[in-house]
Amino acid sequence: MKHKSKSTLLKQPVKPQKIKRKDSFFESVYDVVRLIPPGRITSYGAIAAYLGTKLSARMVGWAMNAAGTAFPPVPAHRVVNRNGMLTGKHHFATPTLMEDLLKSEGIKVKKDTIVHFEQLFWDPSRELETG
DNA sequence: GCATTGACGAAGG
DNA sequence: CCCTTCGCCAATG
Repeated sequence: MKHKSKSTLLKQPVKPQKIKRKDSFFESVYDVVRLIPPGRITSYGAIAAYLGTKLSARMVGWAMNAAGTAFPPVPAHRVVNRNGMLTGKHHFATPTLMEDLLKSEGIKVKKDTIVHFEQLFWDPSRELETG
């Protein structure tokens, strides 16, 4: 049971042929995002900081863009910007999907912004803190 | 190969 | 308090 090829086919973040690199950063981002519990949210910067590259928060956003092709699916709707705003909602299937998903998890959204953002904030550096 | 863009964020004016 | 600039790194033109 060592067919291995299957996972390779499923893990292409962006361009299947172009992605021949380690995809370590992208996979790391996906992994962290998948750890976000329902009803909680985090920010691009927090994920970047947890990965040790807090200055690369934009890359987290770019990784999210590629997350649409990742498997298993990444709950990208639980990632917002530092301001708690749903800046990525336009990248979902519908403009209201992100907000709707959040509301379905009990999160209140007002004017494209997370209500009680800091209260619901899920900091990987804190929640996944070792020791 | 350089310029522009981008689901960010911090700092400066 | 609002707007602009810079830094980061990858993709796209």
